[in-house]
Amino acid sequence: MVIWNNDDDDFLEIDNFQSSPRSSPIHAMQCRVENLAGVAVTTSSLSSPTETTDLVQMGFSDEVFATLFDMGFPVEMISRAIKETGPNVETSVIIDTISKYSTDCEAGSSKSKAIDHFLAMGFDEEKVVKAIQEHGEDNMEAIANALLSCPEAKKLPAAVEEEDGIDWSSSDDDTNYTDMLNSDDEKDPNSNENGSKIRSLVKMGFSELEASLAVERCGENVDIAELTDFLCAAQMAREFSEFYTEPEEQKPRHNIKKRRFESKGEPRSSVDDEPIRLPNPMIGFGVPNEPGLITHRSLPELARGPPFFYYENVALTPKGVWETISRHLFEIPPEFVDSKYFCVAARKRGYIHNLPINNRFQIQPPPKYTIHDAFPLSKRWWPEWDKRTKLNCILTCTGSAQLTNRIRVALEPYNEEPEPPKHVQRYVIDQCKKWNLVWVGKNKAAPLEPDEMESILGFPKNHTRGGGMSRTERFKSLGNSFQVDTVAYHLSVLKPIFPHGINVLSLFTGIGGGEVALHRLQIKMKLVVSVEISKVNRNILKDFWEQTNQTGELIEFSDIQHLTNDTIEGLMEKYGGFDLVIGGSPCNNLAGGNRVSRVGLEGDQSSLFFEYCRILEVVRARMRGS
DNA sequence: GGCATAATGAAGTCGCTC
DNA sequence: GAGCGACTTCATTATGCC
Repeated sequence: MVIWNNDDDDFLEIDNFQSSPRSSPIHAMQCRVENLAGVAVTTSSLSSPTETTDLVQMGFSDEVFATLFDMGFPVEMISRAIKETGPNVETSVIIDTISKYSTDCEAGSSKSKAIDHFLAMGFDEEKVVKAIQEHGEDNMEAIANALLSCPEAKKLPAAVEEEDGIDWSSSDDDTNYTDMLNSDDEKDPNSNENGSKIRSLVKMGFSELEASLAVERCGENVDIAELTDFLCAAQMAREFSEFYTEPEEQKPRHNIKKRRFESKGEPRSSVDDEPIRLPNPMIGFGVPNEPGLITHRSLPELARGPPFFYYENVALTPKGVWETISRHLFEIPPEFVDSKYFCVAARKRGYIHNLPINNRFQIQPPPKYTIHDAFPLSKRWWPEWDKRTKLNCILTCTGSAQLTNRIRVALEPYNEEPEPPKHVQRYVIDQCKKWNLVWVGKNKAAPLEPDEMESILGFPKNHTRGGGMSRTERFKSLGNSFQVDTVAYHLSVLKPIFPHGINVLSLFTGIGGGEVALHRLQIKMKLVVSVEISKVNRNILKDFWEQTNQTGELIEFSDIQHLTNDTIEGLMEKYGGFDLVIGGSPCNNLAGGNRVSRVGLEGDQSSLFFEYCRILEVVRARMRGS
């Protein structure tokens, strides 16, 4: 079997890896926990290897175990919950049980959740407490920024090697793992010797053969973290292979039915009878903190990489659009996901990709899920009769200051009464939902500010500020962008597959949602070829690239139609191909808000989807050597 | 000219009732 | 399953102000 490795001209063979219990996800988790011990976990008594082995013998799925671990639950709690619930229950039942433990622990612990969180990341307790006192326990992002800006923070391996001056936190569980791995042998000046690295890896639970091969493959100058990444990639690649070659009976939870297509000159689907329907709930193959996770699917033979590709567009299109998109993307059913499961605002989108779907993880810290958590200052002014806990989709237009005033005028006559009459409530609520207003004062419902939208969508603060962008343009660009946490969740599977970084072809880049997602995942971007028509958007990506001290190369094109097949081949010749082709083509002619030209994929802007297909096909052909 | 604001519905989904 | 109403939606364009 092979794993795609862009640092080599050829695929990297890893057939020699032994398939042993050591390579199971449970074992991998054991290794991770064992290496975290003493650094990340100071008070817990960790489960022993015997304990987890017992779980396997009980018949418990190691995938579920890995999933729970990746959700951030300690091994000790997972083991305890499994033993209590038994191995044959829904994952959600186990999560509920663990949640009870968490609640108990919180009640009895002198330390706050925030303190534990940042201590686990390896920060000094004194600094953590000070940062929490300064910024408040709820403001995790500000705390993370403060800690990362401390001179002491630079002593942290991740702060030196991974973090690059960005003014917002991009830590995650995996990062913690890397941090901790860097804490022992690799700090020893003598640790660059192969024997020492191999011993360390063996100590972590890998076989000597695996460790030797990893050192041999990765070279002598790589550190222990990269070697571990390599080994994890090998494990993942094995699962990846299974995912491709052993179709499971499990199907995506969305109710995918095929329909008959009548367009001339388009590839005809084999069993098209019914339209693609949107799933309810819209969680695709699963989202964090929700039951119903699916970790395997079967991809059509033609869809298998390289390269990986990731296509996005609005879920709510005119009828037949997603059938056409799917048909042009190798008959892969769309994964429909509403970003309300990742942040406070809805964002219903369809994603077609050929990525693995197991071992996804969420970037940390996760965004706030409810209005009150995301806008704590609004709680004081929020009327009881406004029952919203989530915001609607962030669009390209926003409400005006005059609208806020009209709402104030409508409410003021009823200041002395418990609440306004129902018809006034109805008017205000309708406007609030329509324009995504939040309460910022008495009788004062205002639209979101651009920086609030940036936060909700997972971008760094002030990402779209400056660069010659007006306020109106910021709204438009943000309304057209990815929700970073959602996309990062899907792309997270690439982290262990490409430990040395990836080459990215980014089409319809916009303000760089894909790039920000990869950066927050700490996946090195060796090369990004970006295509974006808007000059101000290109400037934003360029600024992001510079401000985050990216060491890779950024090449920007303005018009996708100028990216000819010869140009693509030339770039691939020079840089060795693309590992990921990512993009969401224009939705103007698909989006529900368009009252003028919602004409489907044949519209002036949305027809550029076919350019995505053209370019993807050129890359695929080249990567396959045909 | 640049920018903010307001006016412009329909398509599709979902939940409920019968 | 049909019918109905409620609800949501990566938007476009004209207008007025500075």
